[in-house]
Amino acid sequence: MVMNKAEKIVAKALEMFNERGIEYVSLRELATELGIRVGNITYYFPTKDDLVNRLAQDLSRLNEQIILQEPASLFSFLERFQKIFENHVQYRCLLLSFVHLMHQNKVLSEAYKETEKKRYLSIVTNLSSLQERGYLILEADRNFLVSVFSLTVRFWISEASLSFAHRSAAEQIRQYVTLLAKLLMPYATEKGQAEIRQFLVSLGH
Amino acid sequence: MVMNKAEKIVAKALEMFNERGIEYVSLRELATELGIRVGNITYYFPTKDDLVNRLAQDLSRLNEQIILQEPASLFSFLERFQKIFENHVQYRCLLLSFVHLMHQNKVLSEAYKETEKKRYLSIVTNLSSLQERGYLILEADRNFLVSVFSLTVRFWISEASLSFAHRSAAEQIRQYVTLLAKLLMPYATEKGQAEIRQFLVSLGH
DNA sequence: CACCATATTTGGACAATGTCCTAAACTTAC
DNA sequence: GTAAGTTTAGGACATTGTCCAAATATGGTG
Repeated sequence: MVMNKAEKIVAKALEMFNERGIEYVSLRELATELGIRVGNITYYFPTKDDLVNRLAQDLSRLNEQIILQEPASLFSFLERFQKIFENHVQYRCLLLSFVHLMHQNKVLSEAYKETEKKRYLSIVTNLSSLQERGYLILEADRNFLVSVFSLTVRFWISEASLSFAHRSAAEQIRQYVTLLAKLLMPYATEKGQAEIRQFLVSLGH
Repeated sequence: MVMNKAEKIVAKALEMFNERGIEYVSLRELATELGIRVGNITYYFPTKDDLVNRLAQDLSRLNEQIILQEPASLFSFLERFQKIFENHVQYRCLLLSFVHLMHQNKVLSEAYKETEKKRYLSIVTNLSSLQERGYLILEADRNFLVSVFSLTVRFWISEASLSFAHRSAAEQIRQYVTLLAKLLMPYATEKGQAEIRQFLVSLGH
């Protein structure tokens, strides 16, 4: 695989940031690891935030591909979260520093507002459409469920890094996707419950 | 109110950390605000982490008082979370930097493991006892519910700071306590549902 | 009151960090 | 082969948390 300098910097930065946390990897360490000087990094990415923004953009693009598809069933609705969680693991440094980044990095927080709107709308319309197709019965609980889903999707990996760091990434994903599935159970029709059970089985339950 | 120097430092630090974030308030700014020198702060708190640990200890003590009481009913079980959330707001700087602090500050993360165990056990035993007293029917869902509760209690304020910063603290608390209450609804008996409804009414719903 | 031990405060030093800038080296196109 | 643009090197700068030795203040004892 051919990589230009900027791509090499991005790749190594992601690797080191994931390993030790964005705030705890200095540009000088990153430069040393790459065998270049600091000023060389700042040529491609004038500030550290610019480098982080690039990573965020990459993750955003990955997730957008998943969100854009309309889920055909409750099963595929849940499956999508599994894919999103896999992306989250790949860019976990961003999610673990989420709150800080949002409060400090203007560009990122503006960009995320858009992503957030899309995600929120996507969950709302998906839940509605799943109700119309006889998978769910939601009534007044829709907004409540969207809140729980938003919270979980945003912070599952932070929680996992604190409580289940000893487990593999795959097991962590499995745990929190299971959580989302079980969350829907009380609001599912017979047909919906069957799909949730099917999904849980596909996870190895 | 008489405060010695250490208490004055702690009080002003909490104020500034809550306002702008622990990582974005330098000891020099804190010192200037207090009309003293940096070295004077490090006399009482050798490192910034020591200062943060002190705040964490204070919050921990506040919460412990709440957790120790056995809840008499589902209503008082929910009421306790409201009190905990009020403490969280008072010490929000800690919760907003939660992931970082845990990964970087050894003393704090060790101390939190204990707190965490207590909280987990407290939720588990409380849910069991509520089931025995005919408020809930849990079966295999107990662990699942504990996970959702843990995640929500830990990160509600981070989510709120991102999505509902424009609302008052009271409204934010109300929203996420409501969420916890609604979460229990499908697992509540008639008697339990009545108490949840009563609790929601007490919140102004 | 005078003295001394302890507690507190000062002022500055230190290494590390993100950012910035200028000059040198290298590429590319004509 | 030279000129223009791109990339790299090397170092400067202000800021940060931490540390230290000297100066000052405090409080108890003879």
